[in-house]
Amino acid sequence: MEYKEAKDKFIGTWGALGSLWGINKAMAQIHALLFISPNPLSMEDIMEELEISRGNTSMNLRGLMDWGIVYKVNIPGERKEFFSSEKDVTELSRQIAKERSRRELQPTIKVLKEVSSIKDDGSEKTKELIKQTKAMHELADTADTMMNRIVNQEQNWITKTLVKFLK
Amino acid sequence: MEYKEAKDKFIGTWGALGSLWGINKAMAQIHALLFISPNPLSMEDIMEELEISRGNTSMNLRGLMDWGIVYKVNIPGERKEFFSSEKDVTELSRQIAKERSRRELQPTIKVLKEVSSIKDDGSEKTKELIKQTKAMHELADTADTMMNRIVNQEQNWITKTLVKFLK
DNA sequence: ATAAATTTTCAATTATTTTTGAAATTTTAA
DNA sequence: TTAAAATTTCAAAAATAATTGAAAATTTAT
Repeated sequence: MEYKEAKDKFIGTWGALGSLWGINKAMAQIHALLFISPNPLSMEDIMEELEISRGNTSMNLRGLMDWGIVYKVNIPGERKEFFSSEKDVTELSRQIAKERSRRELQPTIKVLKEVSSIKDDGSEKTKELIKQTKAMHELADTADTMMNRIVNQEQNWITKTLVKFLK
Repeated sequence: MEYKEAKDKFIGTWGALGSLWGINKAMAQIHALLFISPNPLSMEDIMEELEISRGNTSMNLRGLMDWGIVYKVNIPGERKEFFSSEKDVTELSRQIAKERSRRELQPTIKVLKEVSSIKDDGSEKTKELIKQTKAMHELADTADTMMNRIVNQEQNWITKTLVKFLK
């Protein structure tokens, strides 16, 4: 497999995978392109490489900056803006985990808490609703806490040992 | 908040959240409904409760069975089929994690492996592609391994200690 | 074997999401 | 300040995904 084929394969796979973490194809592809590019790219570069429109490129670059995984880079002597992605995979996953917790997990936890706190009227269906949403709330809460600990680099000896152990 | 409101809120939130783990609204809502229902429901029950068509219900119930989180339940004396969901949140997350690894993570890992194994032609862009996809491959591999260990209940003292510690 | 009940399938429709492209806005250099 | 360059915005168009509903297939009881 040559460079071009490998590059297209990576960008394509990443694009298809985007829906997994809740971003659209163009956004995931722009990220993939920047992730493997040795130097920052301009909007023109991106449009041309991925064959997408200017508007699309502009909007999705902003989206990626909102996720905190793509940055504007100033290139001296250039009038255009250039973009680069977070290159460190550890930092990348930290950033994604943080954002997903904020955008999805936390709002859900809030609803689960509300729903599981309704008054028990004694009926079977109410009992079941409370029981099940309470269990879900506990699970989501634990997951969120664990995620945030990891995300915040609160890695102590035991965590490090575990990670090593599981590899 | 009364039962009806709480139930609708839970089903609605779960439905909206569905896109997060890659299933459509109807599918997520059917799951939510079964999850909080004290007894198994028939297709009629589900159609009526969620106001969706027969075809939609049929297809999405099958989808949920493919995920391994909804089962057919035989009710003696009933001609219709009845459905129930996995009620244990631990088992539910185990099943989801397992399926997501199989459907998404593993195919991606395969591509990352291929792409990161191309011949280094010495150019800067090839070097960067190899370096970045290799890093991504390692990350995905570790994540998948950890997920599967947890999923397969291979919890040993150190994992248990960690979980307790992080709570 | 028959027919009623139930479930599945799938082409057509409807809804949602993404993308475009051109006008409006902003930025930059002189 | 001006005007060219660059970027953003957003209504309209295109693409994609979900849903319907009725016909076909299957299951069940007699």
